Amino acid sequence: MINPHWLQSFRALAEQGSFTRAADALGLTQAAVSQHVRFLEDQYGLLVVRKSRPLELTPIGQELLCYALELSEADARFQHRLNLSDSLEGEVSLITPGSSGLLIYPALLALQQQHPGLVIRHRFAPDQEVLQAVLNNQYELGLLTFAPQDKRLKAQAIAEEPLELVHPRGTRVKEWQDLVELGFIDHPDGRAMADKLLSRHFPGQPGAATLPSKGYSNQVSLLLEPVARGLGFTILPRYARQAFLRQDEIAVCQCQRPVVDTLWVIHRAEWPLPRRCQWVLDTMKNCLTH
Amino acid sequence: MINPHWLQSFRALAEQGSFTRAADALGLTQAAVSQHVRFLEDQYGLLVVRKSRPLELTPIGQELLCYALELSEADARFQHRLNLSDSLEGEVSLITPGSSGLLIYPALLALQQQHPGLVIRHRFAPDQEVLQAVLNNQYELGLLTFAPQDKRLKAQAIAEEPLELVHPRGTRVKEWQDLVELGFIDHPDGRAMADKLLSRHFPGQPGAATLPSKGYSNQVSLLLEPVARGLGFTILPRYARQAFLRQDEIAVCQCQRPVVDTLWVIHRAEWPLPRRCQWVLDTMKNCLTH
DNA sequence: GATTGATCATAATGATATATTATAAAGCCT
DNA sequence: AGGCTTTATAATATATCATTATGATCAATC
Repeated sequence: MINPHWLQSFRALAEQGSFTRAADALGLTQAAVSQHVRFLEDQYGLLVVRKSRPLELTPIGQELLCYALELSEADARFQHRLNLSDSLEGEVSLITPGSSGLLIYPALLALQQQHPGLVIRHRFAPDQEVLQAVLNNQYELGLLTFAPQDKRLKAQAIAEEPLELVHPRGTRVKEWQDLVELGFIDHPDGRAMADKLLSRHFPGQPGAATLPSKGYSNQVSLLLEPVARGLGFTILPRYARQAFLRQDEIAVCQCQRPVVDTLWVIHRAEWPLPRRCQWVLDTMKNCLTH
Repeated sequence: MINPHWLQSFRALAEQGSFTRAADALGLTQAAVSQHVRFLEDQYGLLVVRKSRPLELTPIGQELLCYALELSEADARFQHRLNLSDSLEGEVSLITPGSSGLLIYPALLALQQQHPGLVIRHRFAPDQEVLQAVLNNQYELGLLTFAPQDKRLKAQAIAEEPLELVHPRGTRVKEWQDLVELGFIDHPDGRAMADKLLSRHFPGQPGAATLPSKGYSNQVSLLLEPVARGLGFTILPRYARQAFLRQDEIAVCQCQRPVVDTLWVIHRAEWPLPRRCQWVLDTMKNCLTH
């Protein structure tokens, strides 16, 4: 790669049309500019015709100038991207489980409306995928229902989501047998949530894995549809249940001690978050705790 | 602009995934690479996560790598253009008077057919415009009917073109009065050529400026049309006259001593011609002298 | 056609930046 | 914990760069 000092001197020379003025413009001595240009000419051949005034570039000189301009454009682009990463403008990428995702979704939209320069890329995915995506740098922020062990991740609890057993209105879920008869409407994090809640309520019974499956969806918003139609029960966070429209067709099992999942925001620990990410994180925190 | 040594080290680091191997790849010591990356990090913040192996780039590190790649692309383009200017591929620009232009035109086309990579940009224009265009770097090569004075131009004679007085078949041009009655069909270099030839043949008479004009065209190939139709006489190089189809409708005044214009190739003197230009020039020379 | 003023080139020197060696620290594996 | 590999740091030698001083060239002017 060409010595940037020399190139800068050459550019100034081309722009100012004189060694002396180029030197002044750069805060160098004329001798320095003269040397720089000579070094370049040693390598590429004659660049500048000195006889004519204002100075004239040879064809090779023009190519070199063109190259120099390309470089400073690339430079400007880089600088711009740097500034972006330190401003509230630009993209924030976020990956969350469906349930809590639904909860914060309106808040994020409001945020975007307030700051037109801000773009939020939001993907819904089960816990394991959230974990991987953040580790692989595909998403900057992630929401998890458990605290990750990985040292490369920084996690902070930002909310609690009570788990609920939802069954069709009119059915009863007192005994383990009731659940077996109803059947389980599964979702990506379904078995994990079921294990957590059911082990508390039906201590002696086998795990959720033994429950017959009556359906599956990775769209949380669609999950209560089969429940409302009496096809089975499911277990999901309260936030997800509250988002369902026809509350009168479902029922929530009133448990004695609530089972609460903690929600964690995660991001890569090794480098500081871009300012706009930190800001979105803070906003989410506020939104979920109040 | 970013120090290119540091950037190069960073690029090697990103590619090799290790300080030691990056250093080996660059022929430096590991300490040097370590320093370089630290300098960059002093300026831009953390670039590389050292804990994980292979090494991982932070988001800023990725931006920087992207920038580094842009630079080396620009570099490659520049190198390519340099090589082009020293090869037979690429564009040769040529500006010539109409008459001699017609003469060499077929030769140039043949040249292009032989070398598909060669592109010839050829413009027809009167002497003064040729001069200016070459001086302004708009064309690399020019043909002139006189030797230019300008020191910025290098000129070499490559051919002679005899001037001819062409009049309609059946008319006679013995006396000055005959010319006045016929009238002059003018063209961009017409008056200059007329002065040259007529001052030889009609020494006592006033200059060509006093001849009545009967037409004008800057298309040399069209110039003899009005002459053939008896509208007047003209003065042009023999090459141009020979290209006319209906020779039986025109007549050439048989002069005792031929007036010969010398044709000069010109190009900027201050820098060496690109190789392909030199080659086209040599070809033209051959074509015009044989 | 010498003289003056302006511009650019060159050489020598001092200042700055860079690469290397040597060594310490950290991380990883058994 | 000990040995191995990898990275960081400090000190020193080297290379690069900018400056000053001076010489050369060219054009304008008297």
